[in-house]
Amino acid sequence: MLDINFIRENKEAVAEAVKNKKIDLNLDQLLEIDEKRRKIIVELDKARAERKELAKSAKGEKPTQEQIEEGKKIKQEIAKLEEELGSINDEFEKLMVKVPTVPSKDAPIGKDDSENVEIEKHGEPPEFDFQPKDHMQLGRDLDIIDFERGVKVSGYRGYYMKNEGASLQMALMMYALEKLISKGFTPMIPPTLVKEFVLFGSGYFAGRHFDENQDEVYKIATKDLEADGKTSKEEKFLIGTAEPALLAYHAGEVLDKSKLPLKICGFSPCYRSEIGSYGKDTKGLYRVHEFMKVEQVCLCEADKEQAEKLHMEMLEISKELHREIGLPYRVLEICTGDMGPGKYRMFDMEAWIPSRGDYGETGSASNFLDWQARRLNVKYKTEDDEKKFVYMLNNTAIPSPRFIISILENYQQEDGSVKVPEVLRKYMPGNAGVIKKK
RNA sequence: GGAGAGGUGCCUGAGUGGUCGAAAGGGGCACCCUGCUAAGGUGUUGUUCCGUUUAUCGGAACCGAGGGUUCGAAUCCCUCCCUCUCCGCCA
Repeated sequence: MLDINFIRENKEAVAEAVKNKKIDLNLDQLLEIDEKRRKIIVELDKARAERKELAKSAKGEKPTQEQIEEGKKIKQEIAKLEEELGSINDEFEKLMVKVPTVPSKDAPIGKDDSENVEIEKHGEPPEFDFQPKDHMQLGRDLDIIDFERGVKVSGYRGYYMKNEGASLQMALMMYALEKLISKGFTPMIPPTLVKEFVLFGSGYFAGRHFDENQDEVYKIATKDLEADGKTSKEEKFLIGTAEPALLAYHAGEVLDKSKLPLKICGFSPCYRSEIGSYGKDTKGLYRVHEFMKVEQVCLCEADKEQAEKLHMEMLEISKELHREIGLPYRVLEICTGDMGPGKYRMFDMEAWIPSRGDYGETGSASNFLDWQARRLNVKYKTEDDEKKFVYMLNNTAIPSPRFIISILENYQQEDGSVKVPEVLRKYMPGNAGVIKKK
């Protein structure tokens, strides 16, 4: 969400963002509706002032017949105007939530992911002098991932982690969490079952409300919802990442400037319905309905320079995690056409996955400026007592499945065993350095 | 799950149909007085939107959220959300 005044005053820049981000939005229509909206507000305020005046003149005594008649007339007019305003506000809102953040001048302009720019590459993909296995084979052979029973119990894309697989997953989470704590992040384990506004706030819904065509999100229905055919309880949703729950932590609050920037790292299970990706990455751990993740999030003052610095700082942490674990990686700068509407600038991390012969996404670092803070209404007070929306940023630290894929495949040995990256060993039972066949 | 109580400004808390954006106290801020500290006095103290302006003024909305009744609602009615107490159930 942007400020309508900003949109009015920076029409060209916003129009260009709409174009470069390929957003289906008619800006002129929005501005027209805005004008109508303001006209109605003026009329409505006037009518309400009249009502107030009349009510005041009646004071303690019984109102006269004329006053009642007059009041009824005003009442009707207010009702009419309120209805008009209501429907125009709906239209206004529908368009407003589509207005994108104007991307950074540094963000490459491009139509889709084919125009993302590789800006950094680190580490060499391993050369195997034997026939390497993919992570599914390794998982089965070492008895650390069970896909068949996962599907039996959970359905398509279900899986079990077991033995060192389970330990490795927890080790990754602990390692990421400790790393971030050492960098000054506050650890949190947020709720994963959240209200609608939480996901809207992060930008998950195109509108203010969940729409049935949503690709990613699980909606939770309770028994109460179906009683009498009317909704009696608020619906809940499962988060796809800790980000929305971490950002909504301060929703509706005015923060103390001295507390900024706020750096938070969250551990959470993540749920993704992946409805839009049937038939894509159907094998293995690459695309699953649930996994665990440690996420980084920052809230800072409305200052682009500071936000940019935090963005780079978080990206640097991601690189460090990849380097320390020993995964060859590359960093992509995401182009305007592949960037979400709310984003100012965005980078993807990708780790080398031998069985794909390619890099696969392991994280995403985004700067939203105040786009999310406006939706969540998170502000801070400046020195001169001015209230401003904070800037919000987020970045993955470690998602469990894709790191596990990359570790298993990159660290496999000729004898079928897998070495455990040095930094993870202290979190493995018995400091296990190798995962062997039982 | 059953029974009850309640959600008001930065905080405590009054307000059950009109004079209430809201008493009172506390806190904060400004000034005054008082020869330290302390105490006292006066004033001030929310958010959002719209218009005007460019920094002033005017108007509207907001007393958990949404809807309703009324000429008029913080106050009455309905639904929901949340908090607290007791009982039950589960861990």
